Amino acid sequence: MVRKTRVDALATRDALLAAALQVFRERGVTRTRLSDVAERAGVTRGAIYWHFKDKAELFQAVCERGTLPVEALLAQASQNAQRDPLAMVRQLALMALTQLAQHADTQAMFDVIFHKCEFTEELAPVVAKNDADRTACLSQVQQLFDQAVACGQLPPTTDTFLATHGLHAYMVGLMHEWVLNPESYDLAVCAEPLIDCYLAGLAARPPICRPVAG
Amino acid sequence: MVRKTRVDALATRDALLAAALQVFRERGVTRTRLSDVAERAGVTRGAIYWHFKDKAELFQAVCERGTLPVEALLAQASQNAQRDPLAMVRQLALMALTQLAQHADTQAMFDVIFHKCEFTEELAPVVAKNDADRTACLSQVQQLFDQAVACGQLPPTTDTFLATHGLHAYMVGLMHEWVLNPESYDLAVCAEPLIDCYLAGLAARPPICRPVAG
DNA sequence: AAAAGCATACATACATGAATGTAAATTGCG
DNA sequence: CGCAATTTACATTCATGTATGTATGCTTTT
Repeated sequence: MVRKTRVDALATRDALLAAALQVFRERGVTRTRLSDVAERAGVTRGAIYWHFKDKAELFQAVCERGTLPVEALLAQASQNAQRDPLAMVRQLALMALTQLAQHADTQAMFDVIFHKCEFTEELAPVVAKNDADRTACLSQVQQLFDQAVACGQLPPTTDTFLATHGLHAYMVGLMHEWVLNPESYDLAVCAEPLIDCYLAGLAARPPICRPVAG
Repeated sequence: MVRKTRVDALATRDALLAAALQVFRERGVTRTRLSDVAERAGVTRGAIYWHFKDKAELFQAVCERGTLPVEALLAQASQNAQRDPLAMVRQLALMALTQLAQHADTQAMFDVIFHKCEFTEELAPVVAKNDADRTACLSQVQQLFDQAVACGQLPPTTDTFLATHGLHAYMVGLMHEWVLNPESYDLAVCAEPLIDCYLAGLAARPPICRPVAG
């Protein structure tokens, strides 16, 4: 089958992305042969090289398709957060976990990113983007925590930097481990108590990091 | 250089493990060529094939060398925990983080495991061992939490399963993210407040997972 | 105690297969 | 007709596993 219309070309691209996600998950990114991806998508390797420069670019495209929804959420957060910053943090965390719990593609993507991928030099652009996203996310959340302290929702002694990194680690760990065993517990149900537990810890005994040299 | 004594052979094996850890970290496990590892260790590929069946077995050996100390800690824990189970959990968590904060090799190992490795079929034995270790670890900790509930250290409504998985995720996330940026904060110093924050959350608002269908 | 025999601990050489990137050919749309 | 999209064919590179070589230490024998 050869080319049809411009729309069909986009469909091919999408099929390639979907196929890549699957094969990445099954074989790992590095051991994935582009011929497998092509075959799964019903085309040949040539089609991949037309749409993407190489495997790294394909992988990047796969990742970006998955991170878009989450970034959209974050963008909203920084604006509507005036009233109840802690609730906003809570909602963000819950939405992220819910998204993971409910969407098979999201699960596949995080499975690949967490367990089926090696972040080395050849994926430098992806790593750079990840870093940027993470930094942006962290600073957004820290701002919310700062506001929470200002509102009196958190103790004034709270180290919002640590609180942010702690929450982020918690989220990453929950996703990292849950995708290993989605059967182990119902994430959609447990997300709420899990998040509330951490937030309660923040309120009860916020992290305070004393300067290194006393 | 040819063979010397049995002790020297063990030294070669150790050199190979150390070299492998480095190269795995630099190039990722999959893209690591055994020739690189051999060269770094000052031997040839033949030496590797003598000591290990293939790359997977080499990787497994690298991992096992790193997980031994942690497992030893856990083994102790289940016995001495009668008096103050929560303190035991706290100590375990702190020791794990401290170990990571202070030992370059541990950092390298977790960097490899978290970010430089693809867990696919060819690493099945390693995955199986990881699963077994994690399950054992989780059940140990859950027992401690159960005891903590029995002691009145935690509310009787506490879902110790969720509490355990939450703590585990927290630990994994902290290590996963910190090795990405060891400079971002002093883990040795911050481990205590971070852990205490989560434990406070457990005491203040323990996770309770209601059954799926009311 | 010395020498012979054997297993160990590697090194070297080779054959094989496999994936990649590119270049050329092909086909359908505008 | 010319370009977009995709296929097919090709050359190259590269890591792997294995097979063989070899020298050293270890053991056993006398």
